[in-house]
Amino acid sequence: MMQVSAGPAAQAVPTTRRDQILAAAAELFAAHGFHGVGIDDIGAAVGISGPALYRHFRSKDAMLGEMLISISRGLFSGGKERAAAAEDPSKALAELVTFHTNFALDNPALITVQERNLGNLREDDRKQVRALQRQYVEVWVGAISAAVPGITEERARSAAHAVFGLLNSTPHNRYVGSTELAELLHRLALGALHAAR
Amino acid sequence: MMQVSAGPAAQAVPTTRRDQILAAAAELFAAHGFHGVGIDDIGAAVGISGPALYRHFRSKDAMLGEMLISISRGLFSGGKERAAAAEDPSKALAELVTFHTNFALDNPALITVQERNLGNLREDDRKQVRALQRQYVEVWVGAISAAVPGITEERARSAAHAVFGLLNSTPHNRYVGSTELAELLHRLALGALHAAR
DNA sequence: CAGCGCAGTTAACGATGACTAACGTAATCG
DNA sequence: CGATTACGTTAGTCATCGTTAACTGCGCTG
Repeated sequence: MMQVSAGPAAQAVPTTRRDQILAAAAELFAAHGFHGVGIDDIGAAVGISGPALYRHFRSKDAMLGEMLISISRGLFSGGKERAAAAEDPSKALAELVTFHTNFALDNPALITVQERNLGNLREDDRKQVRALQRQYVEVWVGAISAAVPGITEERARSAAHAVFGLLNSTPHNRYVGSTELAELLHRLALGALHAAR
Repeated sequence: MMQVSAGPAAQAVPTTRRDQILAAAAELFAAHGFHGVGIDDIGAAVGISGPALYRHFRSKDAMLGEMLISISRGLFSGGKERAAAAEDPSKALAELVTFHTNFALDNPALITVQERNLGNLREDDRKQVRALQRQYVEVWVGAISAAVPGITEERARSAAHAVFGLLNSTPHNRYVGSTELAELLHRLALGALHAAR
């Protein structure tokens, strides 16, 4: 699968070997789950075979760790940045929705892996990822609290998680073209949040 | 262990051994992924150990298969029933939302497994599950098409998937009490669908 | 051009996993 | 009452998996 990334710090088509491996691994993890993929499968996906991966990563766990940490970091920093740059609360929320939607559309495998494989992380990596995710959620909670008047913080947090679920449905949602899908998801997300009270 | 059964027909809290195993397996699969769980783990979770499971299931794959097929069947038949019984389109949609929400709230592990482990199914089981899921989606597509005027069928299908993602976020969404969560999700889902145009 | 290090190879090892075999026991029933 | 059946047990098999070891060639650089 080709990646047509327009994301932050966009790398050209050819990436470093490490990133090439991570991308292939993400695809495989998303399809079969972390334990459903062998080291040889990942190697084969990038044209080298098996143990050669250990020239680039300390272990299979380390691949997943690096993958999830970089996703979480990208989401958090990108989200924070965009929310801060917006001129009013309702625009901040719209920006967040757009940002997250685009990320999910551009990186379906990464989103899938992040959604499903937190539990396969080593303890310390999991802690780090969870911390980043929590910070990202707080960016949303802030934006929601500011944009929809009278909502409690807990409801805002729940609503944020629910909207993540909505937007992360992207990988399994290929019935309309991706620009139309982006527009539809945007509308749905804001409609939902607007209805949160 | 004694069984505190309310009667022969009553499938209340106490279940048959098969179902007990399936419930335990669902919990484990949800937490660690299909391949992350050993046959011994499942056995231990119900107080017997390892190979004894083969008295009840042909294989580990068969457990997952039975699990996913029964979930999909329950969702489809329950959804169809409720949608048909509703007196007008907008009530049908509200019924569907309530039904799905309650299912997700009552069976977080099952929902998680169904969301994540379709790819670990054996080919024939996967076909069956996909067929059931497609039928369930069509129930929603019908309800959405009838309730929100002017929406295309493709958009309705995309919206349905998105709302599933929203409602299925339940397992990771425990910030407010479950009755409040149910109410919030209901509101969010209908708000989203209402905004789908 | 000697030499070093990067990036790859195949072979092996120990652990673990799904599943089978062989066996035991208590209840059911003809 | 004897046999069958249901439901367990432990021990073993065989494949597979993550990882390491030992080795090889290529491209820099001093």
